Amino acid sequence: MNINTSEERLKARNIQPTAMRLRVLTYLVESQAAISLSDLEKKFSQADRTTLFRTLKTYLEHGLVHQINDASGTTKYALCAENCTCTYPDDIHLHFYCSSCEQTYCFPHLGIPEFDLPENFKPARGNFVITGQCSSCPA
Amino acid sequence: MNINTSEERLKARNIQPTAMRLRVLTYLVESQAAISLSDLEKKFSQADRTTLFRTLKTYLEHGLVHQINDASGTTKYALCAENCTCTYPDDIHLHFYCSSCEQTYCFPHLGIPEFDLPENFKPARGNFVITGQCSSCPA
DNA sequence: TGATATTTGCACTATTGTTGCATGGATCTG
DNA sequence: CAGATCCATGCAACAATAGTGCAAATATCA
Repeated sequence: MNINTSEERLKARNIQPTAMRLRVLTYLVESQAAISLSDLEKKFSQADRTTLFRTLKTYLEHGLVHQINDASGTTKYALCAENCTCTYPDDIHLHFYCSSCEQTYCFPHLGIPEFDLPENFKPARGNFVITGQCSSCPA
Repeated sequence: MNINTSEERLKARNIQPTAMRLRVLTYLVESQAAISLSDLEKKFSQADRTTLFRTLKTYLEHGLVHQINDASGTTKYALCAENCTCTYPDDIHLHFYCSSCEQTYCFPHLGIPEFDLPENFKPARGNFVITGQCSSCPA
């Protein structure tokens, strides 16, 4: 199955495709970087903050996006791959946070190795971010 | 050189060892887990929030502690090793955030591999956290 | 169509992170 | 030791982020 439209993409995750949700999803698709709630607020200034907040929460709960906690301190969100379950180690990848332009990139091709955790530590999810300077920012 | 007392530990990082800073450092040494600003507030309720905030900031700037952004969303801090410079990849290690008890553990023995970043992405620091359930929390 | 469930918007509240300024104590210099 | 200077602390704000309760609007279902 190949998901072409945003509407199908939401339905596949059991999320009702409302107008607002479709627009937020389109924005996520278009964005190269992970976005924060305040990014959404700026983009959709006509919409209510709460709606955007809950849209992201819904996406998160249904596994449409994953959450990234970078050095900026504010939570960011990025689209998951089609069949992603956001579980460590298989579905987790590396992120890069540029401290100059404050963009957060997804590197889906850079997976995470399996760490040898101490006994009885049960992993479920992962948050892996390298901070530095991205290729668009001058040294 | 072996740093025995908290006072020597602060001086080695060029931090004036005031009474408050010594007490915060002692608390950090005693804590097994990484702590947040609000943890400090609870522990030192007589002190001003700002002082505690700036104490952590000073520690961070002088490389005495490193910053961890886990899935809790709030920034946490943990003591660095003696000669740590907090730079990726050498001085970065894995952390574990327990979503049940909300404790954040340092695993200094679990280092971070060097990732093959895209061209002109210059790494400086790293934030690596696995979320799950710790050995103290029942399944 | 009417009943029901879900989504959205508004009004708050809480928490975290942060700054400016005044005070007080430590340190330095003559 | 006196005076000047520097730094740490405390107080009072403020800003941004995160989250909740409720009522109105909208969609869905029988």
